[in-house]
Amino acid sequence: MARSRSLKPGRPAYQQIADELRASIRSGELGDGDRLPSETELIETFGVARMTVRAALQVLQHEGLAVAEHGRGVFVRHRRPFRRRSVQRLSRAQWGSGRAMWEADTAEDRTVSATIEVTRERAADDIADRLRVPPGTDVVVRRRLHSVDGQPLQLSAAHLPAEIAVGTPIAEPDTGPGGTYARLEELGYPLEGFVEEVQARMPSPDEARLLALPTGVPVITIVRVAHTSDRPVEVNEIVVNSDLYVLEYQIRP
Amino acid sequence: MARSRSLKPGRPAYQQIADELRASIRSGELGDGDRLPSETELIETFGVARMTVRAALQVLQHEGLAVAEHGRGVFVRHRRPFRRRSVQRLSRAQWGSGRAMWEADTAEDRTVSATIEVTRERAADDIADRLRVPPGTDVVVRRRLHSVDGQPLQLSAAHLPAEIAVGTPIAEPDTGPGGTYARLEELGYPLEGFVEEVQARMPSPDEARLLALPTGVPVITIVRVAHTSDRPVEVNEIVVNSDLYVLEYQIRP
DNA sequence: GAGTGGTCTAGACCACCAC
DNA sequence: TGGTGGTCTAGACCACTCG
Repeated sequence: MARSRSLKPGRPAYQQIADELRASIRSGELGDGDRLPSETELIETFGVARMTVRAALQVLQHEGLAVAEHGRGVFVRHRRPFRRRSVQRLSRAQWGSGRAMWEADTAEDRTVSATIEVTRERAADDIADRLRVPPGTDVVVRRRLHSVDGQPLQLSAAHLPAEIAVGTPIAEPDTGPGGTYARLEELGYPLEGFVEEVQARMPSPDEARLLALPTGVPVITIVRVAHTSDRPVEVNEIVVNSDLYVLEYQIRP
Repeated sequence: MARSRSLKPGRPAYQQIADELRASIRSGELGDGDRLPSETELIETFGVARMTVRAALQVLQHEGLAVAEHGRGVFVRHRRPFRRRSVQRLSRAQWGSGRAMWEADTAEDRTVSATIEVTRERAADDIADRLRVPPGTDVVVRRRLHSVDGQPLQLSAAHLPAEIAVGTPIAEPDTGPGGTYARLEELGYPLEGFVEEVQARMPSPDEARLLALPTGVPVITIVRVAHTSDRPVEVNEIVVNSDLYVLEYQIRP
C-alpha cells in the first residue's frame, strides 16, 4: 500500500479504500493471515477520517475477507474447510458398522466431541408437517453441538415421534454403536432413504456465538428427513459453519 | 417501539438497539416488508447519536433481516425461495425429454431467461484437475446468467474439454433440445452420474451486482462434475442466490 | 419541500494486546 | 506504555422518494 493515495470523486471514499484492499488480497499481495494496514496508516495514506477507513474495513469483514482482532489489527482471513460430508456417510455400511455416523468423514487423528441434550417436546408445526403427524404431537428431540479439535462445527436437532423413540436408546444421550439410525432399524423401522434440503443464510447472534463464527461467515442449513418405506421417522435440522464444510452429493441419472 | 427506552450499561448501545429491533421482527410485531422506525425516531427513542442507530440498523442488514431503501426507509426483508432444485432435474427423463434441464423445477407461468457466452480457454488448474486433463488444456466454457421473471438467480460456468465439445452444438450458444447432457450422450459419452460439492460464502461485489443481492445474503456455490463410466466430461461451477433457492438432494442408504 | 437514508468529519474515551 | 481496534458524539452535506 503506497503512501498518500488519491481518491476519485463519484465513488464513496470508503468503497474505494475497500476496493484497493480487496485487490491486494485477491492478487496475493496480502496473503492468508497477513495484517492489513492499521486504521492509523489508512487515515494517513488516504487522508480521510477514521470512521471512513473503519467503514472500508467493515466492508471487507462482511465479505468474509478479513477479521478484526481487538488490540492486534485486521487480518486476511484464511478459509480452511477441513471436513467434508459425503453421501457415503449415510450408507448402511457406515452406521451399520457401529461407528457414529457423523464421524464418517473425520480423520482419525482429530478429537471429536459433542454436547447433547435430549428432551421431549410438542412438535412445532413445520416439524410435525415433515413427520406427517398432527401438530403438537409429542416428539423426542436430540440437540447436539459437534466440535472437532475444539472447533464447533455444527448444531443439530433431531426430532423423532415420541411413540417411536421413548423407552429406547434413542431417547438416551448415548444411543450406542451406529447411533439413532442403527437403533431405528433394530426397532423395526428399516430406512429407505433420506431427503436433504439445503439452504444458506447469515447466522443469528446465538448461532454465531455457539459456532464461534467470525463476521461475514454464513451458515448452511440442512433439513434431513429419514424415511422408511411408508413414513418419515426422523427430521434433523442441522446448522453448519459454512467455513469448515464442503457438502458432497452424488447423483445418478 | 415505545417512546424513550433506556439502555443498560455493559452492552454496546447499538447492539441493544439491534436486539430490540430483532426481537420485534422475530416476534412478528414487525412483519415482512414492514418499515422499521426511521433513524430520526430511533435517535429520539433511545437518546443516542445518529451513527449509533445507524450501526444498529447495519447489524440487522448484515444479518439479512432488513434492507435499507434510500429515501424510503429500512424494511423487514422477506425471504421467498420460490424455486427448488431437486435431484430429479438431473434425471435422464428430464434432459432426455428435450426440456432444458435447468427448467426442471420452474413453474409453467414463469418467464425464464438466460444470457450466455461461449468461449474457448485454457483450463485453470482446479478445472483441469477435476476434468483429469493436463493443466492448460483447451476447454470450451459456457457462461450463463439465469433469471426468472427478471430476477437473476444463478451464474454458471460449464467447462468441457475442447476435444469433446468443439465442432458440436455444445460449443454453440444454443445446444438444442435437452441441452449439453443430451448432446453428450449423442456424441458417445453416456453419463453415469454427477457429483456436487456445495459450499456457502458471502458474494464478491461482482456477484452481488450480477445477482442483485441485497446486503446480508450469501451465495451457495456448487461444483458439479458430470462423469461417464471412465472419465469426467464436464465441470460446472455454479453460484446461486441463496435467498431464492432450496437445494434438494435424495440419498439412498 | 419534508422526510428518508448515505457519506464524511474531527474529535473523545475505552478495551485489548504486546513489549 | 504505545499501538491497536471498539464505541460514541454532534454536527455537516448529499441523494433519493414522495406527495
